[in-house]
Amino acid sequence: MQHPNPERAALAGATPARAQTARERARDQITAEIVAAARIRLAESGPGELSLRAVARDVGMVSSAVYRYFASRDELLTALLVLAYDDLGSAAERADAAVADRADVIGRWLAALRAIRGWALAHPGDYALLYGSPVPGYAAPQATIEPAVRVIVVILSIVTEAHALGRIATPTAPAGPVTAAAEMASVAGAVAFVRARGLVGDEVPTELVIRTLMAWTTVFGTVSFELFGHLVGSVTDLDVYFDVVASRLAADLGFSALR
Amino acid sequence: MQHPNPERAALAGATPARAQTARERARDQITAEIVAAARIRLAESGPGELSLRAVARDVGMVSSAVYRYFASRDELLTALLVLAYDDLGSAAERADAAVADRADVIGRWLAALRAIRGWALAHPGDYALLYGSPVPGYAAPQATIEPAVRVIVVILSIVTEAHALGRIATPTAPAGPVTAAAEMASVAGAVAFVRARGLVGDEVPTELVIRTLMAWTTVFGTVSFELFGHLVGSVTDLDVYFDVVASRLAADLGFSALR
DNA sequence: GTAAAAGCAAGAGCACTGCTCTCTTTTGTT
DNA sequence: AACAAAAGAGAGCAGTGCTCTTGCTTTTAC
Repeated sequence: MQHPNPERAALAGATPARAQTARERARDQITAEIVAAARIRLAESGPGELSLRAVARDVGMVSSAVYRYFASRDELLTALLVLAYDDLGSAAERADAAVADRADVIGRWLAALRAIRGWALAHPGDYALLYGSPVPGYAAPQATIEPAVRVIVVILSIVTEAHALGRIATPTAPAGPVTAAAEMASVAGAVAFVRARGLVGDEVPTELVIRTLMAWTTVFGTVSFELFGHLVGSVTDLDVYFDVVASRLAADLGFSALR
Repeated sequence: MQHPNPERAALAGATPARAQTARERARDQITAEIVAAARIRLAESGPGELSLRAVARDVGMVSSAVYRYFASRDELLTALLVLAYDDLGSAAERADAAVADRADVIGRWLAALRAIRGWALAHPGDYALLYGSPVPGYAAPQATIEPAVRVIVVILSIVTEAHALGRIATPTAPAGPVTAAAEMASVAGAVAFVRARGLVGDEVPTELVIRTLMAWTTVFGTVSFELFGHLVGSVTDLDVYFDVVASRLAADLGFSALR
């Protein structure tokens, strides 16, 4: 007999058209319990160390019972992945939204980036799950890409809004080994993404998209280096260093200072 | 009984003063065999999946025998770590050295960065071991930091030599949320490293060190994003995109074009 | 030259893992 | 109340890292 595929409803919160039966409610509740227990365990160890049996013990089940809810350990990890992406995304969104002066794009930029780092430091296990080396055989399911995109949308929104507000001096592309046409083609996907999202500033230049993608990459790299211990000898004050990086990134994007 | 700590000699190549006995030679050879087998297994799966028992089977031993050579799985991984760091470092060094015109700093920059990415694509398992999420309990031993530094030294050398040659227009620090003094203090370790290494250009400005550190972070982030599949939707031509990133980084560092 | 010491390989075994079965119990629905 | 579907429990398989004991060989010491 095939195992059902139940965690969809519980995770996406997509209530089916029909009213839930009592059994469905119980199922969702236990599913949530399992995920919550897994999350706690993940907080204090990496994704590779997450033991399905240990999670089962935490919720007072035998390991085989968990397989009624998740067909495999990878499926449990996928559920945690979605949750973590959403958590990170909403943290960034909240930080951006908390800046009262919407025209203070540098302030919003700094707030969003600090929120990302703060979340990563507070949830290192989740961060490793999201951005650490993936399990070789593991391919992220379609359901994960939508929540994964939230944090990037926050960053992109700030940049595109700054552009629409005229608060960005779009940097020009430097002379390089690649033709301009090839450069544009290489990031066509990202540009199409911006357009499809209907973000403010439909005419956002390709160079700005490239710069934003690079900035996001640098943020990820900086946080990863800090979390994975690659900065121990070089950087003494990690808090300050992150702000330093964030301000350089803003400058490279062409943000014009407000004050 | 305590296990001896044998792999030191075999890995560091530090031949003791006394001539090697037959047993010592055999030990070094078998140690090398184990490492080689582990390396092959690592190439086609992540570090977390590397099974000590499997490599034992590969070399025709029983698993307990391997523990004569490596006290734990982590120690085996450390040996692989040192090897991989050295491999990556020498790849970058060779790429830099292969540029005939030593004053063509942009060409050297591009060559070194391309070599780093090329090595990562050719050895994804090793790359994940070096720069992927570490095992939570694992702290890198002292012996690993020297080889880890090689690839960074290549990058730093190009930048400092370019500075000494006057081929870099040091960018000025943008106004930011941090005082200049705090900025300098935060990267004091990295600056001290440059001075201690006796790299060309002892008076290399702090801002340049920050920029180089950031550039290295971006390179790492770009390669990681590519390898871990975080660019699938956004970037269509990864080869071109990497060159785009590399040229932007060179521009941000203030490299003045040669031609 | 022989005896003691140290090093090496093998095997059994422990506690753990992911996962698959079968069997029994619970539980919501009709 | 009766029934079927779902859920839980348990045993079991193949694998893991690691330890300990048992023989055997090589090196060292007397």
